[in-house]
Parts: sequence; structure tokens; C-alpha cells
Amino acid sequence: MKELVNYILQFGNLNQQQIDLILSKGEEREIRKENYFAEAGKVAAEVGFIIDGIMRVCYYDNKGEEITKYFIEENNLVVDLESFDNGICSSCYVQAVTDCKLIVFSKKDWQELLDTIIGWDTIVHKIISKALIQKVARRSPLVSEDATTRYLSFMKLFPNVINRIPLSYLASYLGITQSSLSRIRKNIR
Amino acid sequence: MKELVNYILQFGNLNQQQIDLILSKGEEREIRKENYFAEAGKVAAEVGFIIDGIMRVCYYDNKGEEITKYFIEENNLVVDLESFDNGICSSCYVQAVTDCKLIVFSKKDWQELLDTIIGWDTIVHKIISKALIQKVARRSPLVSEDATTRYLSFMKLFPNVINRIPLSYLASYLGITQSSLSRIRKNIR
DNA sequence: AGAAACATTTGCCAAATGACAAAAAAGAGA
DNA sequence: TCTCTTTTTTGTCATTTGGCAAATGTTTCT
Repeated sequence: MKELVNYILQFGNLNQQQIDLILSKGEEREIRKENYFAEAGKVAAEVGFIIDGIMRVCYYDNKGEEITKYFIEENNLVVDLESFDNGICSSCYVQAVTDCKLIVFSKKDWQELLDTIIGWDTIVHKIISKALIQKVARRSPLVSEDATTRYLSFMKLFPNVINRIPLSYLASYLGITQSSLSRIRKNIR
Repeated sequence: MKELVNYILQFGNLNQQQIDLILSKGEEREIRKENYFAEAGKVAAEVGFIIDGIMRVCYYDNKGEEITKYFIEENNLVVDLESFDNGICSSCYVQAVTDCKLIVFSKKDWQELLDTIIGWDTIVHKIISKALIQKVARRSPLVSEDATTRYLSFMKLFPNVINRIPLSYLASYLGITQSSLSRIRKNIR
């Protein structure tokens, strides 16, 4: 749980009692590679914090193609905010790309913490804004880059990930086909 | 200012006194087409609410190409959050695409309102999360769509905008060249 | 109106990427 | 180790998109 505490304290101060309260609500959970943390069609009812591993958020487009929207790495919250906040069905799956270890909060506990701990809401909002800003910042440039540039940017961002994930996940994230990606890899070597 | 009040009250309740206080800090400003609300290299020091008109956020990539990152329409806040929150230089320009009317808050006043009005911070966070989620939701699908689909999606989203903005802005937003976009238009007619 | 500046369309060809299928490589389980 | 299955690479060809330049259309200013 130390990782979570360190992470939280970057965004604001809490005393030991408050921290203990937060931790007391978190449940450790392991999710094996390829298993789901959340599924499309259901309402998100949990917030997760990834201690170890990589997850991805994906959906199916109107041609039935599976599209990876983004990857989430260790030390980040994972939750479909739109679904969680508004109680509407999620359109995305959240899947473990590698074996993962999470700390999970139920919506009820999460809400209770927000109501109880003064300043916790501010910290949560900072965390969430930062994550959302990061998502935009990562996803946005892809639109105007060519395939090779996209791949190189991804490599720079996730150098240690690239060989641990299936080609298909990465290709759909980059918006190119598997074969194109395979050729791009070849050309770079 | 009525637009602003209506907008705010969608996200939470405030009494008349609180609303008046907020409005008292807002300064109306007109920005002519092509003029800037904020510039790259400067620290964002204002939050704007667009009453009328369309703005865009853009930057220059490493080839010197101007890229439109997104458009912001009426009834939305406009601010480079990363710059505003962290006091770092912005990497983007915020420019009026059409003549615009805004309500503008200085950072100082904005901060004061956050400190003074109970519940205002929650409302602001909701507004900001929603806007950020929308940005991701709009920008993300572009990556995996072909040029024509991108154009059609944009048309659906901004049917009344498409003929009021230069082709070049839209092309760079969609991640394609002007000539391609021109051809796509032709094929659709 | 006329000139100049700017924006859009079009033509031509090259380069990048996709579609589909088969081969090769890697991984999983008996 | 030997299948069986899945993933990745490769080949071939079609399609999409880009680059560049010229032509056309539009706006702005005097």
C-alpha cells in the first residue's frame, strides 16, 4: 500500500489517521493477464489504483474491430469516470495486459471517504485532472503523426512495455494494422 | 451573463448572493476573429467562458506545421489547465476562430472565488472533468478512423461550424492535408 | 472596379498504408 | 519433445493519402 500513499501525498497533505482510513477501505486484488477489471455494458462501481502491471481500456467499433483507447501503467488510478460518476453504462472494457496488482475501492466506500475526509476531494480532483490531461496529451498528437512516428513516440513513452504486449493491442492503439506495425518494426531495426 | 449562470447551475446549486459574487468578478470581453485569448510561451492567467463564437487551441509541431488540437464552442470554459494550475508556460495558442464574446476571470479572482464560495470548487471540478472527458472522447476516435470518416464525424458534431472556419484549421484538426480534405468534400457532394 | 493577398480546388505522381492470404515463429499444453 | 494454437512476419496488390504546383475562386483594401 506504500505506493498508494506516496502517490496520494504528491497531491496534498493528509495526516496519518486520514491515510489509515483511506487504506482501510482499499482491498488488494490481483487480476491475471487478459482478465477484466471492468466491462462494457456495466456501470463502473469501483475505483482501482494499479500497484503493479499494465492495463488497457478498449472498446469495439462499429465494424467489430477491437480498439485500444489507452494503456494505464503502475501508479495510476483506473476508473471509467463517466460511468462511475453518472451511473451510466460503460462503453469500454478495462483489461489487464500483464498480471496486475490493484488496490480497489467500492463506490460506496469511495463516496464515504469523500464525505468524511476534509481535503480528500481536492486531492482526488487533482489526481483525476492530471490523468485526464495526460490522456489528451498522449492521444492527441497521434492524429497528426504518421505511423512510424506514432510507434517511436510510444516506444519513448513505454520503452519497457513494448515487448510485453501483443502487437494487436499496440496496433489498434496507434490506429494502424498489425501488418503495418510489423513492417515498421522491421524498418527500424 | 445569463448563459454563464445557467451553465453553472447545471453542475450544482448556488444561492443568488453567491452567483452575484461570481458574476461581479467576471469581465466581458470581445475577441475578434483570429485574435488570441492566450499564447504559447506565456503562463495562463485567465479563465474564459465563451458566450458566443468558436475558439480553437493550436500549436506548432516540430516541422513548424500549425496543428489545431481542438475547437471549443459556446458555453464552455476555455483555459489551459496545465499552465493555469501549475504556473508553467503554455505550449498552445488559444485563438478566436469567429468573433467571440467571453466572460473572463483573472487567476486572482478565480482563486478568491474558490476560497470564498463553499461548493464552488466542486462545481468547477465537475465542469472541468466533463470538459476533459469530452476532449478525450472527441479526439480519441480520430486515430483509428480514415479521413472521410473523420470528416463526417466532425460534420455531425459541428454541423453549423463547418462552413465558418478555414479549411486549414479543420484539416490540421483531422490530421490530414488541405488538399485531401478538399477532395473528400468533393466526393461527398 | 481593380489589384493584391489569401483560400480552395484540381492534376499528377510518389509514398504510405490497408486488405488478404500464406509462411514462419513463438508459445501452450499434453 | 511433439502437436496444436496463436501471434508475428512477409508477399502481393489495391487503395488512400501526401507533396507539389498550377489554376481557380474569394476576400480585402484602396
